[in-house]
Amino acid sequence: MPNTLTVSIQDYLKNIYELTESGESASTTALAGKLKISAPSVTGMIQKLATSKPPLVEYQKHQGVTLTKDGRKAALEVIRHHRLLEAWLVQTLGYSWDEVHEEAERLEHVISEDFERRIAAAMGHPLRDPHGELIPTADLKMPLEDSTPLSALRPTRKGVIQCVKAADTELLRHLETLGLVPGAEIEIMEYSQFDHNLTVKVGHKTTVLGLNVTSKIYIEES
Amino acid sequence: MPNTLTVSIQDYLKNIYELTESGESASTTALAGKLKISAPSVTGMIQKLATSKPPLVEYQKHQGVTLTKDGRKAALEVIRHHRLLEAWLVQTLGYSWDEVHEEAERLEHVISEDFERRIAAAMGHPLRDPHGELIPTADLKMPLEDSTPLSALRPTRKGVIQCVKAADTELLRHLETLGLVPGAEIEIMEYSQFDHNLTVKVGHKTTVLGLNVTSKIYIEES
DNA sequence: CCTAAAATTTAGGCATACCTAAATTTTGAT
DNA sequence: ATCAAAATTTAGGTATGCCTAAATTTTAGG
Repeated sequence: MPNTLTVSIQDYLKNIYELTESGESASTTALAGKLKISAPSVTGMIQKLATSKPPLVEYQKHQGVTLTKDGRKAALEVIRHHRLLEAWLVQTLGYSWDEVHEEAERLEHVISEDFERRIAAAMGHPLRDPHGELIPTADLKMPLEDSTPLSALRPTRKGVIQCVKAADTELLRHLETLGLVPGAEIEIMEYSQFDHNLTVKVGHKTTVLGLNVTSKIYIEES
Repeated sequence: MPNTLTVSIQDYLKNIYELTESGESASTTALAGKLKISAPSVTGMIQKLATSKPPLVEYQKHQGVTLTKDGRKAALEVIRHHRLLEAWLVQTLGYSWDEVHEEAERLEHVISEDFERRIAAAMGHPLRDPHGELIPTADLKMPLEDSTPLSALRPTRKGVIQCVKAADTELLRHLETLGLVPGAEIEIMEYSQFDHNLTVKVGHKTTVLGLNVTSKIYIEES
């Protein structure tokens, strides 16, 4: 086990985790898309990860990969770094939630465990990052997320936004102007079965949201 | 000009700057020593830096290198990052001055200009890092250092420690216990012409320091 | 001034992590 | 069930940045 994984490997593991977690299969093509590299490059790397000591992924030709226990630990370490950093950048340097992703993306690979501990302690060991996403614990377990995608809710349900799973700056800025941020109370007013649009009320604003948006907003029902 | 220099190149430029600044010549061997890589590797890289567009170093076979204007800018950018980071780690995360170097060494290569601006502003645009070393300005000029190496002073001279040019954890911890930190008032009590030891008084402590130490402590005379 | 030691460069290699083109395997539509 | 399209892998190549061994140049002591 290379005690210190390369930046590339960390990125692969993180992205495999994210794909797997969201229910998709971590296929060569999907990974290539997320990582913005060619499919053959991905094949090469996952072959390497599958045969490393210890193996970080389980891999059978043409069937995508899953993380081994070691691979998952490594992925959660990177994700913990990323989310703690996002929280830290927002809380101490006044970054807004749409600006933090890129910076955290680079820092996550180079901070020490000491740095991780210090920022976690300084923030009082936060459970979620600025987008409401759960932060893996110090012992690298991912807490259970009990919220529901907004897209799964129907009129008259109410709840509180727990989390917005998006990195796109434009979308995040847009959602913020609509008040669609973690902690906001939301009520589903209308549903269109044709385009899956939802009409929702936040504060005294009413907005129509498409599936692309509602599938990224997670609600704790009340 | 690769608008974004690799980590390796940034390290070369920074180390060339430091060697040149301290009066030594940036020879292949000296660089290899500082960077902890082999001499042939250094030769290869400086040839590359000398022929890049624009050239980052000036180089003539067997005669070491000097930085071009572009190379110096790039070096000062890295050094500004490093020193701002050291200050920030100490001020906001409670790092001690002997712990910050390694962390800053990795972070300096990945922070954005936005991050740089934010931490500089958050600290009120500090002039010096925790070791008292001058921080290059935002427009990448190095301020003039007017202090004198302690090793150049003789008995009865007094002054204030401006800066300690050392990265070694052990030494820094030792100096801290002796009160030999930036801002401390110091008086030279005795000089030994045989071993160049200086006996100095800080507070009510009196200490004998060898040339290895006195050459690293810089004093503003009073 | 001459030669041995030190410094430096050249030559040839290796690992990482990407790429494109071509071959192969899988999948899905009819 | 078949076959074309899609997905994936194989083959072969590139750039970076390091290495060791050997050749060359510089330097300093006698």
